[in-house]
Amino acid sequence: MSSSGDCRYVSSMTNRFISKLNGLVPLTASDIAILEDAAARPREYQPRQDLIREGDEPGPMFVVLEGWVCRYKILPNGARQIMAFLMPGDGCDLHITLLNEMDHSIQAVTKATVATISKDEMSEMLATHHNIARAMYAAQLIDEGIMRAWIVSIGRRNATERVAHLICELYIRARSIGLADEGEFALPLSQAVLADALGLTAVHVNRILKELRVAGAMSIKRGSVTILDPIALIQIAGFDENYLHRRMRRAG
Amino acid sequence: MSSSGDCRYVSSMTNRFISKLNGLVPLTASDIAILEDAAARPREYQPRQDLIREGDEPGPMFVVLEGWVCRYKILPNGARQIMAFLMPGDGCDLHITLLNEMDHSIQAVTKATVATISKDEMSEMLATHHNIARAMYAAQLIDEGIMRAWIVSIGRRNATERVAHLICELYIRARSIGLADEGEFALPLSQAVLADALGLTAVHVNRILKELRVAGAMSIKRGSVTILDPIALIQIAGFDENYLHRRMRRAG
DNA sequence: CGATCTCTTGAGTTCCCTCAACTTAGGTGG
DNA sequence: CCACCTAAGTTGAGGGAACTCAAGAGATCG
Repeated sequence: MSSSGDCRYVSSMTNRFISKLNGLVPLTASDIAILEDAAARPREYQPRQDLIREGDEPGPMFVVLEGWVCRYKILPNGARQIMAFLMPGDGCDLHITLLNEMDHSIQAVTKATVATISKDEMSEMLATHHNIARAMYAAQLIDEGIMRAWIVSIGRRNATERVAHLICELYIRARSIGLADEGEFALPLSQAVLADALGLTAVHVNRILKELRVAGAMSIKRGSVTILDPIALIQIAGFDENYLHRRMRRAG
Repeated sequence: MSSSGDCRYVSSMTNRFISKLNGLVPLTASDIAILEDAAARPREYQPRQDLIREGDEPGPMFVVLEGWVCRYKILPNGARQIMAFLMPGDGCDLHITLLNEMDHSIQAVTKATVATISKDEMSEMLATHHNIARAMYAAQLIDEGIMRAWIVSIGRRNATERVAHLICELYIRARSIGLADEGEFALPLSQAVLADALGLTAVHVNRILKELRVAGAMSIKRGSVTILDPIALIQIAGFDENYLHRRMRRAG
């Protein structure tokens, strides 16, 4: 199907996904080979392009290789709420094909490269490669933890705390996949997108960002966040470093 | 281990769990037998008693047989946010033992009967009984859908819509496990608990409930909800019936 | 039958929203 | 390269939804 050149290309593009899984559960060469094979043939999406829409029949599992993607839902009144950000290496629900239809949409936030893993390949991998299965289940548990943290943030934190908390989360996630320098990382999200994720308005997000900048905690310019005072930011956010479960339990 | 009397008792208590799974994916007699066996030895919890606390090492999977249970988290400032309600038949995260420690607590809201399934029993069942695995994965996907719906509600609905939406969700869930009559069901949650789930204060929940009562949409008394005008309530909530995925996709 | 929890209602405050205008940045074509 | 266009960011003024504080009524239980 693909030349050896293609294979190397695919291999390099799937690195983030594989290395993320490998960080959760050590993978063998055979695991990595089957993963590289499964997540081949990536596709490009433009900003604001939907990967799949609410109401659609779920297809293959998505794996983000490059760029940012989000899950979102539009309410009858036109308001939008983003429920999750997917960064390079992140995948969507494992068993999604069990459901009849999508209850939300998934959209590229930036230009994004996304691979797909067919249902059959998934079943095969989960059944025969236990390390892959364990790693994917661990990744899914982490994603669920993030969702719960978002509920807590939106429900009980004020706007300042909420912004700070999201930035902390995204910084940790970016760093764990090698996309953050010390105290700085690329955040290609407009204030409107941040607002849709935080349950705020873009205007208010703008004011909060100014407040955090003036307070010397962090600043955003040109799609890049600089964390000026990590201690202060963590303090404002009430951020619990451990919630992203960066240390997995030993296999047993 | 247990007498036949015990077995029958257990069997009746696990009915809701098994019948819920059976509603998602048809189970064989053998599936049902192994489930009854695995979810034996239930334990009683008192209201406000924790099943497990944030920071604890995850143990076996919990399955609620009777009563209401919630996931929650307490913030540094003392505020509490409930992230999920578990009703009879609901279970906790399948692969939770992959994680090092709990990132939230789980607590009985009412007096509750809860069974546990050990890690080994779970692995065994998931590996050898594909119907059970499919049903449990479907249940988990539904729970994730509910979490996403909560993010949307808390993020983008006002208090009235939020209360109405939660009541719609809980009514559908109660009805699907046979715990709701036509337009009426038991809701053993104080206004403070509702507030903690909705990201509101108890005082405001009280005002909203009055508003909904006066509007003739629904009324709560003595732990029981009466839906007076379902159409109006659904309309206020902007409720999408399909989000609970009550129709699973056919096995393929 | 007092103690305690839950519910209810009022008054005042605050956080965030809405609306609106203006500035800045980035992209495109003449 | 400038002129234009559009999207994104910034700031102000005013309003409203939800919060806080407080006090009292009602229910539940030992």
